Amino acid sequence: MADARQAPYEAVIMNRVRLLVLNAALGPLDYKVAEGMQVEPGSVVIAPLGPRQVTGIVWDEGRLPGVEVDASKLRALREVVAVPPLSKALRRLIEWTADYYCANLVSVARMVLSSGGALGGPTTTTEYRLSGAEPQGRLTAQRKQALETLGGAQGTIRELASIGGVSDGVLRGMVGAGLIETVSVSIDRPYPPANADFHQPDLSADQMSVAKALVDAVEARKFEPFLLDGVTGSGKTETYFEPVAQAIRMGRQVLVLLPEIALTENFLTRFEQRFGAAPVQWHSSLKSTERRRAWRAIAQGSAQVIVGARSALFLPYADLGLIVVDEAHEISFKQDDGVRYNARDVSVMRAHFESIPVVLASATPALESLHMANSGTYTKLVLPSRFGGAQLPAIKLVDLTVEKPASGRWLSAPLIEGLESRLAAGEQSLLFLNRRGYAPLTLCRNCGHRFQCPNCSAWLVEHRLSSRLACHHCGLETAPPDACPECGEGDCLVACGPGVERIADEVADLFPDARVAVATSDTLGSPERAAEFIAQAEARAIDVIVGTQLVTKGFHFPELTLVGVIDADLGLEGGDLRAAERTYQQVAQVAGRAGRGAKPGEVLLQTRHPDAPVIAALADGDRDAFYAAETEARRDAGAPPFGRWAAIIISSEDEREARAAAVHLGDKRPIQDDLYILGPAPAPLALLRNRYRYRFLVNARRSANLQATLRDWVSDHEFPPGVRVGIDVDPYSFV
DNA sequence: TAGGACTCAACC
DNA sequence: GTTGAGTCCTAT
Repeated sequence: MADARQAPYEAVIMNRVRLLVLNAALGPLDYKVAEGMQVEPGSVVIAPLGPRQVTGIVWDEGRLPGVEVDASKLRALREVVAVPPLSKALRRLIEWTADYYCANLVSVARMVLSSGGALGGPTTTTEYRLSGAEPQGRLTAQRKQALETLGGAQGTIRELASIGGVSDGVLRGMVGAGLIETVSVSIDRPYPPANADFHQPDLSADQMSVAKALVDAVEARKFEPFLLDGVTGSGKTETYFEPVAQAIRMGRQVLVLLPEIALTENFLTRFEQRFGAAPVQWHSSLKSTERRRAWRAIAQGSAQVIVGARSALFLPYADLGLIVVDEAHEISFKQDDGVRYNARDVSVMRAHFESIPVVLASATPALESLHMANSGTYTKLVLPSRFGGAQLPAIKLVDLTVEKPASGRWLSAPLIEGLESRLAAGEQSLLFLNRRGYAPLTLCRNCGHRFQCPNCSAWLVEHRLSSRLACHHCGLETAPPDACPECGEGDCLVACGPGVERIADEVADLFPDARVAVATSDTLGSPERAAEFIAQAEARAIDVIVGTQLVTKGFHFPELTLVGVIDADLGLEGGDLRAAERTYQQVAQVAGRAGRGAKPGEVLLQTRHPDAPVIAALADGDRDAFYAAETEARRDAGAPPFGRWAAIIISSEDEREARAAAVHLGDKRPIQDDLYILGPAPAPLALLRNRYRYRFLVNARRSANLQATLRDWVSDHEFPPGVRVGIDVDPYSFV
């Protein structure tokens, strides 16, 4: 059947339809179509359900399971929602995602529509601006300031407050006094257009040849996956902007997926320089009116380039011409709650269904991606050198068993010397430690009591900047107690181990005049604060940045010449199957922050295992050796890309109920030659958010039909109401 | 005997 | 998921 989008004039007569009803427990239900109502597969409709109304999507005939209900029982659809029908490509993507990740079709379809009431809600929003009225009587200083600074600005109260440098209370008072007037604005007002030829970039020969291959692929309008493998600082972004420009010229849409949308200041700036306008942003912290505006512009085709976090992948693009996944190796593309999908892999499938090219860009590609490129499934494009002749930094190991930091300290002598010389030269340094807070464990010096989260099997992490003890798993926060809850001894808390705040303290202690900034999700949580941090760093108002994995991504500080990795071994603990790869990627990425300008960079890697293969490969700068060794390890373990993993998590608030359900499921495990099932065992995080968790790990050969087997196994059994069973295909988190 | 707490099946 | 019907029980 032809997609309605390609044949808009062909009337689709359907008098009976099967709906995907957006209620997780319901799924497919049949309805009749009222006389004169126009629906087609993909139409979003409102249907009566008992005494209620529900939203549903008209699905293709014969593609949803269910028994044929007698025509006399059918009720008529109530109305068709005024949004474009979901395209055939998107419907196939929804089906594929649900099937591959063993997820509920409805949950996947929800990700397309759940955009904060994109379907209904008001079509206008209220903005504010100066009314121009003469102030009556005496003006307060704040009101005077607002009148002087706001000029012709128009926006929400909060936006105006930040422009005017006054509180929103002042502005609300001015609304009451008639000094500020309200304006009703349509939320569907268009986004400023991106101009493909706004600024012609200056590309190297390597960049130009890569760009040409990608531009050609966009023009060809067919599916082609690319791995853009370019070292840190090689100018990947500028290179993939060329196919983006081509898609804009062709009037098609582009999706750029980024791992952390809150930290995309640098990307937005570069985008605006190249295209003369900001892209349309999509992420979870969009306000509901902005979300609705973006959703409609995307569905109706007026949004040209959309930059978003993984959830942007399921939006109903009217005419997608290209997908770019930047930093494609990042594990944050894997969603770990709800539908557990990997946006990197689903991107490739979306490109397949849309018949368009997809670019996975990374300096440290995932082994799976590299394998696909080497086997010819993906087209590999390489940017082997840094842009503008900058050199990759040298990586030196500091053996912590030899260069022991002082007791209660974590900086070794060589690292301290490195910091000292950078401070003397007026250059910047970056210290990397992937641990938020002050210390990962707090205990009582008197009785040894360890502060643990009551809801999770995890320590509470001390955060001194906010004076809180926090659980990083469930979000619980408490004030640190004055006395030990176990033995009652006062003032007895001891911090164990380092976090970034503690490292920052150590630096401040060693170099009292140094300007130290902590960069974590706690301190740079919002786009505004991230932008402020970047501005300060660029203005050289910061000497030493102490940060978590957040700082490994995308930052470009030309004056940064030293990177210190506090504990290169940290990621190797815990037995995660991707531990070595993740360590390699993190260190290589953070090392890539050094020496991006004219001055060469240096990287010091503190480690207790200088001979570990990952560490040695990093020190030698021998990426190929690392990938080769890791490939063999994966082959031996039957791990991806040679085999596949899945996890099944059984959880309940009742420990015995969870265990009983897990044991029962274990008794009925499928026996197959190409499937190995480990468990059930208590999950590494045996208690999470007050739920006890048991886990199976399933390792499958490529020949196994993993998903079908798992679905049959799990759906064969009735679980008590309090028990939740979740399947995680291709898991990244092994907790 | 009215009303609350609870279970359960249907919803097309 | 939500709803209404049905059941059982208790307070008057």
